[in-house]
Amino acid sequence: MNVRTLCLGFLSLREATGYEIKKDFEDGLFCHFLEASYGSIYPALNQLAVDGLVTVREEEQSGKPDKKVYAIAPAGVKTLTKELGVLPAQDKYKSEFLFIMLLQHHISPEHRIAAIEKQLSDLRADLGNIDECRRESGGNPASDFVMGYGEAVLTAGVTYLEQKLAEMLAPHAKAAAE
Amino acid sequence: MNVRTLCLGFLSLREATGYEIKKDFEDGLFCHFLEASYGSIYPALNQLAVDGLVTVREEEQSGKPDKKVYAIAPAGVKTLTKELGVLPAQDKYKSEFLFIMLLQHHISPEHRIAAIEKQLSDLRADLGNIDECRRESGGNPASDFVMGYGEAVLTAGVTYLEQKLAEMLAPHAKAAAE
DNA sequence: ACCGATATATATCGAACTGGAATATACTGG
DNA sequence: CCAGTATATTCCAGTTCGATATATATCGGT
Repeated sequence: MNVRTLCLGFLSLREATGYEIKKDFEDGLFCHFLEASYGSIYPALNQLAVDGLVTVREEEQSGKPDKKVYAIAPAGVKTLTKELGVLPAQDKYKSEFLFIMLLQHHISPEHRIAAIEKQLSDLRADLGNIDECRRESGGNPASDFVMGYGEAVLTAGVTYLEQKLAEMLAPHAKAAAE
Repeated sequence: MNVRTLCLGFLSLREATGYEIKKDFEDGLFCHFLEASYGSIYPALNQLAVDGLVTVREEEQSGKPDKKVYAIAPAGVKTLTKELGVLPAQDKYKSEFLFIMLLQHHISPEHRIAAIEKQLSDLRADLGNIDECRRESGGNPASDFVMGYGEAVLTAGVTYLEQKLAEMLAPHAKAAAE
């Protein structure tokens, strides 16, 4: 699934500029499971417009640069429906954190702790984003499902790391607690 | 972090061919958090050899093609240690499954169920791989940590989906169970 | 016995994507 | 008043993906 389809899917929820799509991939509903750079989003939107799958409306703004608002066209809905009709490819997950932790004998104990704390703060930031989305948007079943999945998975990561961190910081307390 | 560093990290655990590295990224300890294609692994190994960070040993094999066994060199350990010394970048997670589920009004209920079942089987396959790794390799703290993290996160996904699937297949039982 | 599929092993290449720099303007906080 | 952040788009070099090509052995099915 390429960036063109991702943009088309986004635009099926609401019209937006390339900038807004990118922002939502970082902060919004999509933040925990999608990523795309400006370098792929803008060319994708151009192509979609050329192919007639989206419409463009240029808006002048006083102060800010002009913006191009993209909206999905009927042909775009048809194409999107077809592309959603296949089974999803397997999730792709890349974690430098786990790579570093697997090779932890190369680094100092302090760096290990720092890496875990960074990972925890990243996970909590994503959870915070989901929380905010939940408060802002009145829940529909689809976004509830996706946010619920994100919360379940991210919370599991946080819980695991908090426990491991506690063990590392107070190793002697471990036996006593059991 | 690029594929060159990933290969270097892998080779710091044991010597291997490009083919074996790729396989381990699919089946082994790395399966749930790393990915790289042949098209990036082989050029990366060549470059590492040119730079003197790994050594190559060509082995003739009767029947099978010759293979090039790569092993990390002292300069490679030094480079790797330096590259592991920075805080890890944020995890990257891309999920077509969640994308489809967010746009589920475009697809049929049957397809929704099929997508969830595929996701479940993918998650279970990864859990199975971790399980196998655990049985094969005598646990050291680093790989235990990484496998434990994977299990925690993947299991959370499975549990969530199993519950949602049960609700979808027997919606009337939901109220009764509460 | 034979055929197709799978496994071992590497190389190559176009297409896609990333990540950062460049450009321009306005607002906000210290 | 200045640095930083936010809005908004474009471009490009470098990296990576995904598919194809090549070669051979083995294993299961018919």
